Amino acid sequence: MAVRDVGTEQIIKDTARKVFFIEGKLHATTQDIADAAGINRTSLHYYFRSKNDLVKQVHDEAKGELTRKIKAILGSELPFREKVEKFISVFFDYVTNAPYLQSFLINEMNCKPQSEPQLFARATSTPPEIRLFLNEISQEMEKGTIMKTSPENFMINLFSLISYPIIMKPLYIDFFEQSPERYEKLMIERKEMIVNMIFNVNSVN
Amino acid sequence: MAVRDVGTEQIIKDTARKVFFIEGKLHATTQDIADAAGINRTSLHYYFRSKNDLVKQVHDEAKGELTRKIKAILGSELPFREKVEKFISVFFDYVTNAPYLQSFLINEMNCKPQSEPQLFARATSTPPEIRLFLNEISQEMEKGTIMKTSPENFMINLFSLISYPIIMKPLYIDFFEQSPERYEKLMIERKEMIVNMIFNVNSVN
DNA sequence: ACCTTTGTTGACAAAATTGTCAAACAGAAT
DNA sequence: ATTCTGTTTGACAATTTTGTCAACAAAGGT
Repeated sequence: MAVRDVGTEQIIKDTARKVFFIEGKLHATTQDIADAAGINRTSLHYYFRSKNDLVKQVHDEAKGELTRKIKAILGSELPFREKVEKFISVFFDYVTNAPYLQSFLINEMNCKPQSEPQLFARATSTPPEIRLFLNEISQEMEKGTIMKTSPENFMINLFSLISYPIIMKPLYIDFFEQSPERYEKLMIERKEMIVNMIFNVNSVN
Repeated sequence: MAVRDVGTEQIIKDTARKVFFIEGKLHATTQDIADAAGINRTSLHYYFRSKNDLVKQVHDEAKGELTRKIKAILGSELPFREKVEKFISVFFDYVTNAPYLQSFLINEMNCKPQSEPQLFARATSTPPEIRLFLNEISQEMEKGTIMKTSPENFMINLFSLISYPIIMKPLYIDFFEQSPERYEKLMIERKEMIVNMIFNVNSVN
């Protein structure tokens, strides 16, 4: 047995997540992961029959965790504005710590030929927490607190403004020809800026 | 020679772009590309010594094209608001037609160990068209036409609001449990919505 | 008609990646 | 100490992906 059995299985999963979601190495090989985890590649097969199994598990868990996280905040009892602020703050940090999670999920979805043609998957509909939040959004739009659009688009804006700049960091550092430090500064500015933008604070000085 | 020589080399590149940027198959093999192009895989090696060569070319050309496109609009002589509107419209269409281009670029940048440690690459700085546009943004912020932030963050917002929802389409269709058709509708709404949002139109009915 | 050039192809070789197996190992229980 | 169990490992096999080569085909010039 290992000197200190923290659970090799868990180490492998954690490492895989790190490699995929943090380092963004979507093509990582089993050897890459084994090396990064400091274990023998065969061990990886001992715990996960195949690479696919590992990827699938990591994928599913991450996706579940992500949606749970979102639902938890958006389904909470906080007043609207606080809720949005909290969401921005928490989700911003989450994405910062796993910038490539979303890219990974997208990529997975495109490679697999769509497990089921979702014959009756269409039966399920928008989860309750989200439906609730969408309603809140509508109400706030009526009140004039926020700009009018589809509630879904309000949410999509939120996600976009938070995630995209983090995901595309390398591209924009390159494009703007800026130092990573400067970009960091810009990112820090964002949390507050997004709130202002969303709540339509007029720039009348 | 081929019956009708439209340039096999070009066909291969076009197909590779299609597979990578449109279908989002970032792991596509040379065989996949050859099949999609309707050519023998060996031909691919005839025109591009290796897979890496092909990928590199496609990558570089796409990246160049993308930045040229952006610079062309943002560096044009249009008045600010029109310029922004045009940018939204054109860039939106561009991203729609090649949703995975940006993911692809990001992925490439992460796999390669950063060609040069850019010892004196730091010498170059923000391209002139962009610098110009950033100035315009500052001026508009002074005027109060748009919200105050770092000009860079204004640009990043623009990119985010346009690109992200298109890139993440499969994920959000899944998350919202919505039909692709409905999502399409949401996307169409966006062009105008983004303009409103950017120019801070108050939602006072 | 013949040669040359360019492009295409199938067969093969090489490399990379994944998967398997049986031997070795370490601690726990007997 | 010995056996037992779950784990680790190196060696090997299978598969997948990439790269090469030499034969073949199709045009164009001579």
